[in-house]
Amino acid sequence: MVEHAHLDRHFSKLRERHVLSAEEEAGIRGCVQEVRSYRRNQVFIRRGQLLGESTLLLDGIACRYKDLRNGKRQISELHFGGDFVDLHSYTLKRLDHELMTLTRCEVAIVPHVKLDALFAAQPRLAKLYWFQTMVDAAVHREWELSLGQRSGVERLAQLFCELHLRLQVVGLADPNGYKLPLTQTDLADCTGLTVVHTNRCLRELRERGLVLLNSGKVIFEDLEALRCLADFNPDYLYLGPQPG
Amino acid sequence: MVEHAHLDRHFSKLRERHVLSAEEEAGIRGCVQEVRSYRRNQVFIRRGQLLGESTLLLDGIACRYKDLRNGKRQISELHFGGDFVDLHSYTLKRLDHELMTLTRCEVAIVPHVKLDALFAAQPRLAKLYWFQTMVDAAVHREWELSLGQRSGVERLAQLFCELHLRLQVVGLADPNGYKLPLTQTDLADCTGLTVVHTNRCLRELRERGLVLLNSGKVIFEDLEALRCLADFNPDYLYLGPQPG
DNA sequence: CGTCAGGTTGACGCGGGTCAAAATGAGTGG
DNA sequence: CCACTCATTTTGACCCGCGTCAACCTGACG
Repeated sequence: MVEHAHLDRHFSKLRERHVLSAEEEAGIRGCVQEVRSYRRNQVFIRRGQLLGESTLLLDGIACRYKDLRNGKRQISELHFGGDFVDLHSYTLKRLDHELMTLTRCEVAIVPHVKLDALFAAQPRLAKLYWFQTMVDAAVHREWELSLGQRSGVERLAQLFCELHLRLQVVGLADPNGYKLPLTQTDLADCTGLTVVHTNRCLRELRERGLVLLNSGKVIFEDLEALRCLADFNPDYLYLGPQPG
Repeated sequence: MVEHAHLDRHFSKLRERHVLSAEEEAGIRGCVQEVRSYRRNQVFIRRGQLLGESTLLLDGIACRYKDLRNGKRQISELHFGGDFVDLHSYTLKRLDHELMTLTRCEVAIVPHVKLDALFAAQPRLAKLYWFQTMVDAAVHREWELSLGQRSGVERLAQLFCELHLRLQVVGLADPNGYKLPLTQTDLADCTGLTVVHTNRCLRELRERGLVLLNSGKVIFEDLEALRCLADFNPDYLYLGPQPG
């Protein structure tokens, strides 16, 4: 077992939705085999690779992406401290996409065999982690909605609102904003826009007095109006205590 | 227990990827409480509704969709006979989207308490169904790639290729095509295009001699070229026997 | 033979892509 | 502390894929 302060973010995330006993927490802590660091822009899991362990992000920002032969890239989800970024490899064993860091990252490595043992001993945790992977799928669906039906500024607005709530859960955001040290190219790959147009949309959001992205920080100027612009409905994040 | 011939499609889908014993099959059959029919274009699960049962599609076509206040709608996945369309409600309990039929449908109702009992008795099936929900998430990611990075014709090409493989698994497609009784409006809601532009893209696919959609049937004229156009990579469907 | 859902086509405009260049800023070595 | 490099941001000019609007066509069905 490896002790690590940032692991608390993961428990904050779990406890946001479900009750977790001290014994269950200990069981999860016992699954961590080691802690690693990755530099920025490092692909740490490649599509198709056979996996025997999952990666729990402790600190930093990572993403999942897919690309096409012509070089176009789509980020399908962003991940932050506390996220079990490839828990889905526990059942899939091979992934259909790449995992890459967008900043320097610290991660915990969790072998699948330890998860097997954990879930055999405490089946409730299996259902709870299944739930977590279903929230990731819900995020994918919301992004599909954005990519298919929202305009450029609306997509960015929706993204900033989503990250705000997700980061608050793990104590990485306050009511007025949060750190987001991504490049505009990264944001473009999230929203399906070009860098140039992403830049223009950011300017519009700034000029309309809604939100401001500067030196790696998102600062809300009018959160209510931003949510309205994005037609933001946080239901898909499944925040708060859950039934069952 | 309710006997139903079309339930075999579901077992075909499971056996495509995993070994399934006769006992496991019987256990699953035992979870079906009743069979229902829905007419075309019927919303049968609404977002936010508290759910105590899941729906297994036996026959027909259904979809998941989300919409915005301004009326724009995005279909996030299509479902066919054999698909456990809202298995994710087993862990989520409330969905973030609507479920709607696109043709007349027959469905099997599976109470969550029966799934609890099944998974308690045969934990392997829990992991197997978790896997299935992860394939749905992989489909979402591929659609994100389409919506964000592919052009109109490419999105349609990718969609036709995906459905081809998925329908072959349950015996609803042959090498040259398959029945797809959807309107162009439905296809538009899948691809994030307008009906008008969907129509133009279909014409282009037809005129380029790639694929042809006519009277509810998809007929491939040059499948290889179509896959090339879409840059289609079927890995994300996780077809064939899986490790683990 | 009237009605209506759905398919098809044309004219036109806009959101966002493309290309190119300049501005800014963080690091790095002298 | 300056010179230089390289990544990133920003802006302008131009263009195209796709949206919008509107009309017309087709086929199923009563």
